[in-house]
Amino acid sequence: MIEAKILEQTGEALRKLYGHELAPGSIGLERTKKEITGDFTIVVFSLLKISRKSPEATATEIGTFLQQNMPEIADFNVIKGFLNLVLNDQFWLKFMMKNAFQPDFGFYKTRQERPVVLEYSSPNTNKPLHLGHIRNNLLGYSLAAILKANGHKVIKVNLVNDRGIHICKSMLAYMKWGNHETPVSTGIKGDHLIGKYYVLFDKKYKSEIHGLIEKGLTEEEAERQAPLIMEAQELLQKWEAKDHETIALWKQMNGWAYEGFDLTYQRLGVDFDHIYYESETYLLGKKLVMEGLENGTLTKKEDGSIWADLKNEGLDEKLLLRADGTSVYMTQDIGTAQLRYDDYHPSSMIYVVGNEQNYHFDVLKKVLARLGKEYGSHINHLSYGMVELPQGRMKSREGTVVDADDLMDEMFRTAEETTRELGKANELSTSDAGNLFKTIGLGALKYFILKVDPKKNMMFDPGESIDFNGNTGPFIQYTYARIQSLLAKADAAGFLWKDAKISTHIALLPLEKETIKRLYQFQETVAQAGEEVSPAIVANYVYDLAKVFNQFYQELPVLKEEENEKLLLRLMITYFVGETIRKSMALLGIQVPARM
RNA sequence: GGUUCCGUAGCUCAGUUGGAUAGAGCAACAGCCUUCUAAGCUGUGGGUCGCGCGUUCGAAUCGCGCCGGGAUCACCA
Repeated sequence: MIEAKILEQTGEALRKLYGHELAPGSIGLERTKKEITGDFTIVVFSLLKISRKSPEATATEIGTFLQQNMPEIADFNVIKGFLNLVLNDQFWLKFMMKNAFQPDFGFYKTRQERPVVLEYSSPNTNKPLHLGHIRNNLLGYSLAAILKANGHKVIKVNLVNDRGIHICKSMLAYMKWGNHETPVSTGIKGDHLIGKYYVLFDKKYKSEIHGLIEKGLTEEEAERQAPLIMEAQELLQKWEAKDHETIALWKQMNGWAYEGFDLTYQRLGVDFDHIYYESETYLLGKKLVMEGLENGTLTKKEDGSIWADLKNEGLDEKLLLRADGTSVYMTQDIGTAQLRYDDYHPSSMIYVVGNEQNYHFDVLKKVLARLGKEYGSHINHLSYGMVELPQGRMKSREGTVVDADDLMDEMFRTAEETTRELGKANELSTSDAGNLFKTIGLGALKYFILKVDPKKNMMFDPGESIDFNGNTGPFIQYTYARIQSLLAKADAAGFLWKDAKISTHIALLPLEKETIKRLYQFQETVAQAGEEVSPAIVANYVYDLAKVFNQFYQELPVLKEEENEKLLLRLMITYFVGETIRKSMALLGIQVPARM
């Protein structure tokens, strides 16, 4: 890349001009600001100690040296301490002709044999997916694509929370009040049916607590002694004891949940290489905990419960096994980590999990270290922010949960309405139109969520629909569709732009150059998104690319350009932009339509 | 209370890891379709980067202290 060469030559300049060696990393190189002439800028302030001259003189001397020693540099200018370098058009043209037709432009070769295990989604089988899960799923899917583009082998895994006290709650409610309903008999999607019983449990449980408090118990006592919660706990013990009827019901209800999840995943366009179930990992977790107890790294309390004492490491005590022998979330996560490590011997394990669980992962890593598991230090928690509503976070009790299936339905509907209003669905067959609405609706939703820095909380207002204009998915998709239309017309007109040999000596107009520069930045965007594990970087990039191309498209004729070489050049730029949009959007898990 | 994250235009978000006059979109207003798709393009207005000190050639960015908000500190997951 040209940046490395500039830095190297700048180091050379410092050596020749001032007799000083400097590590290349300590020179500040950045892109030149939009309003100023130039492509790259060296900030010379930090070099003044070496040159012992004014900023202007230093910048001018280095600029002169670079211009003499680098054929790519056509010119330079100095403003205060900023050395702005202008690359010649030949450099940009060569770059484009070399890469425009390379399918893997911007992607990196395999660099690590051991895979990365990436966990995302991780639903509970007691309720359907909601907006929070959507953010999780989109982040996970996109990150997998970005890591692959960076040359990593990625194993996408899902960890299903299919056991535990919460599952027993919906099972118990179903046993008591279910009347043998099924998804078929009710016409309710399986995961939603189970969610109904989870909510019902909560409602009945609350009213029991309320009754007990009126009888004079404290809230804490009431919560612990309510008959329903005690029954749920008994059910959990029966489950861990593999009681036949309990297991049968559990299998049946989980099956319903899986059918529902599969449908939602399919609509959302996410997938997994391996699905782990807590019910398959918690026993291994228990075993590891017992080993820890034997070798003295864990402690047992009088009631028989087992704990990790992490007070010396700045954390608290953490329960790992209850007195009745049943396991908790942490127990199974220990087992899951071990199983995953045994299965894949990964170079690292990434968990896409909300930032509300930061503490959990601190504890997990410390407990694994306690147990002597070195892979614990390669656990990477991608901690993402919550999706907030105008009234705060989603609460199932207050009915403010935004359901994943409902939201997608709404997006498809809005996409259809908007498309029909614009009269763009008229010439399409019914099935093509249906696919287009899905592509656009999902594109809007996915881009809306992924353009925000994963680490930050984000706001979603269900009251106002997601935009289709401006900095949105459909804007980028539309840009792509226009490009395809233009290219189809070029082919129909018989322009042989794909094999065209264009002179590298023609002069570029500002908008032509700006567009090629954006394409050049795709490589570093992919790398940066991988380093920072952030799809938002790709999203912001592809928006900028589309925006600049739209200016290009608006201001410059392509097919109507009179000079043949210019016409071919512009077609080539157009194609390259289309491909880069498509690839960027694919990194986000967003499809692009050939027309819209 | 301890730990931790956050605070940028009316709203939603960027800001290249300390650089030049802080940027987009939405919303508002004014223009551009007999010419490659107007889900587009152009322009106008809109800012004490929460507040205050400090570090230095230079701070939205780093440090300290306040103010405000979120998360977490479960025998829930």
